Amino acid sequence: MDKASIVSVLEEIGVLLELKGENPFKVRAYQNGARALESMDDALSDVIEEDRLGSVKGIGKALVDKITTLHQTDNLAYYDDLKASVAPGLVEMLEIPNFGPKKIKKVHEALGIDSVDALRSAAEAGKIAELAGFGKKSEEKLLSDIANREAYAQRHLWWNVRSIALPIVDGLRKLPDVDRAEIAGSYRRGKETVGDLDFIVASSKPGLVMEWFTSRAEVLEVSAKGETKSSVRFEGGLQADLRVVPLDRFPFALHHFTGSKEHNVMMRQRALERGWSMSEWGLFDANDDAAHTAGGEGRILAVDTVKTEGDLFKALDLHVIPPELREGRDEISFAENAPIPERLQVTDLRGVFHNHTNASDGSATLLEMAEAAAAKGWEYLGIADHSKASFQANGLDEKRLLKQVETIRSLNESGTAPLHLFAGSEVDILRDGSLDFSKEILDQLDYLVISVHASMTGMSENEMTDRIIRAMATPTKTRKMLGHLTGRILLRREPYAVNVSAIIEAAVEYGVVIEINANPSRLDMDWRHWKTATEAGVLTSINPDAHAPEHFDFTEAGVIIARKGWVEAKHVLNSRSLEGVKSFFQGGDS
DNA sequence: GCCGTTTTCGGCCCGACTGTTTTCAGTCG
Repeated sequence: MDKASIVSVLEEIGVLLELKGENPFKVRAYQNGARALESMDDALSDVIEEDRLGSVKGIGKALVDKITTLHQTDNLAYYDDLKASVAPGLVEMLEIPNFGPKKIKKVHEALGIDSVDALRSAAEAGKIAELAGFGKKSEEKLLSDIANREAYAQRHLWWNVRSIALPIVDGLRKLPDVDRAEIAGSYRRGKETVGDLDFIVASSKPGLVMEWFTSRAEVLEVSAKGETKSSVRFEGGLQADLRVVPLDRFPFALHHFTGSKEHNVMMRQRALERGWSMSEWGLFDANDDAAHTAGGEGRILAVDTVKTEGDLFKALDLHVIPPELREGRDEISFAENAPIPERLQVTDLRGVFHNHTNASDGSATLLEMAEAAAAKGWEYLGIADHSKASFQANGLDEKRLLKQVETIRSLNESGTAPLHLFAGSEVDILRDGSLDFSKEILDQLDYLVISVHASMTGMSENEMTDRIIRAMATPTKTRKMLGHLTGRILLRREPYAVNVSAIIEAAVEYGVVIEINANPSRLDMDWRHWKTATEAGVLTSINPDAHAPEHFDFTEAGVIIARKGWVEAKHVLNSRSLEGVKSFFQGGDS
């Protein structure tokens, strides 16, 4: 069984144990184990063979056995037995918001309910309200939560959430008595998809802020409204939480609600090692266990030097960790020893390479694209229209491609182009790993984006990996960039399986750039692999895959994803000057 | 189930809000 499947088995075991009412720490051990396995870059078979699995933090003896068994035999008796002991409908019920394992257990035991349908019928018949601990109100809420569960469970593209979030945070900042307002949560961490939105506000008049927030026109439902927190739902099911805190608690709250949960757990453990208890309200004496009122009122801060989020890291003897890196991976052990490398900025980019015109499936002409790129202050623009095999995208054949190359050359020479143009092509990687044009044609271009567009299904991981590496290894004078490595379309199409470690190795061997496709639906290669890749010496290019001038803005999403992968400006080809890029394309230093 | 220069056993992050309760359990993040 491959790594991804084993990760889902471990996650499912966690869910099943939860439904059985097992020790919550045991449940978490499986969740942690799944995450530890998932973020392991090395090939699982190597790690098992070399007996290194047990040294991965979060994977102990029991998990080593289970993972090894799953990997080698595709089966695990423990898992099969567990699955057989829990009605499948109970797992489905977990999708209902505000309906967790305890309540599921209760309705299952009291009324024999074992599916969402049965639960709905029971609620409609008023049977749920009769159970101890439930009432009329919770029964009504349950029915509406069942009806909306699909929309509520949906994640949302970071890019789409951005257009909802920015006007709200702007509005919050303009309110009287609001000192600070920020978007926190996975949005701030730049996760490719976002489950819900978190706003953190510093104000001495929380009531007024809550009122403004919950009464906005786009709010469909107010699901909670308390003294310091309220929750609303927007159309499409997106939930947004607002927290209002006093100004002096703002850095703690901002850090806390930026997460990730895993990062916070590590930070709190670190605080405890120093004798402090850490929460969204501050750093307190861990031994002060007197009862306290909501909002941490009455507690004395053990550390009162924290005025900014950065101070919080300093208090815990850490270098400042930017939000994008707070995923609970290795950022804390890194920040313990050394400053975090300087963050990549959108303004570091001096041009982009993977772009389409209306010669293939873009919507704008070459010159319109060039003008839009120049307006962004860029020094160069690469044109990479589709190749002929991408018939559905009106791919260019040899004749049309060479004509486009000629046009680009003459625009550059005559000085009529608003910035330097590079002539490229997004060349299809065919099923057998060959490229869609002959070497003779390819050698006339400045660079290539090589991508898989067809025959994505029905290939094993090994076959797909071989196919892509063959393409990377194809001898050309022209430099190659590997386009959207896994073909994923976020929330719509799963990535095809490919051995990322092998691709990274090949990229180093053949001097191939791996792109960060900055289209908000792709963000491919995934940020989780970039630290390993750059450490191995891979160079990237942040490529908007623009099909229209406004798509150049996708570079903003690409830069944030790059930051999540610890990518620095020195790893990014399109942060180089025009001369630097020219020399790279001519085979200069990579 | 994991983990360990105070520990190989006994911990395991912390708090808000809701609904059902007269003091709390469940869920969520």
